[in-house]
Amino acid sequence: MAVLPICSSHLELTISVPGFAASPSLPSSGDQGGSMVRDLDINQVPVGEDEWITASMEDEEEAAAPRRKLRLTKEQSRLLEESFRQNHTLNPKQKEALALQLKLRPRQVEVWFQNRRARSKLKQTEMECEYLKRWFGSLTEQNRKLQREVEELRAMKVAPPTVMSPHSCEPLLASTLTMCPRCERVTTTTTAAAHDKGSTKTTVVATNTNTTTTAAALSSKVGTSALQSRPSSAAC
DNA sequence: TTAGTCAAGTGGCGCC
DNA sequence: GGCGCCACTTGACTAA
Repeated sequence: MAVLPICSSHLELTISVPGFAASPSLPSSGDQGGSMVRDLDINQVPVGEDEWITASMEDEEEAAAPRRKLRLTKEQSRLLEESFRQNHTLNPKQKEALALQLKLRPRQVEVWFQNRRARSKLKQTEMECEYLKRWFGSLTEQNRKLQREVEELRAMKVAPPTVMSPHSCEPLLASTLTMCPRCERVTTTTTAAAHDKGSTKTTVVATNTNTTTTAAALSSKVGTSALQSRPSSAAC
């Protein structure tokens, strides 16, 4: 088999040989004694310890040979990861240098970086998905709470509670529960007894089902509550 | 046997 | 038009 210069168009094949131990001698010596597995590129010819020259195959071999998978060594992976941490992309010079250092072809380094970027992106997407799931859960819970509150307020309309005036300690008039037709907010208005001169007016505003999610989402973002007391004079 | 991993192939797209 | 990148796919390999 002729030893040719590195060529990107040659067929790339590797063989994992169980029991093959790295040695300065030819790997095809077939050391079956140990349990070591070393990845061999059948296009590469060893010329010394950890020195491999890429070679081309005969045409008929190329056509018939099955595709073999290259397994990067731990050291190669470590160096590639280290390089990736520094920079997620490589310029041609960096690629060439790294390939030389790792005794790989530039194309293999390039492919590794492409796949590594894809893995990073996938991981990021998975994390974002998890975050959104949790957020959805929290919003659902807030929605449930607010709906309960709306139900309670509706119930108050049916059976108005007795509210004591903070001024006179006497019972106040019945509360009224109204729904604003424009913004569909439920409004409870408690009007003080006529004799209670400093008439107290309390308004509780709750959003309806449709707007709760958005309001809760926004409020959780900005750290405020969707359920708030506002002066009765504040129109919707 | 099967699901998961990963190097490598392929085609499309944008940039210069 | 060549190049680099990306999304998608393929196929070898491994571990459960």
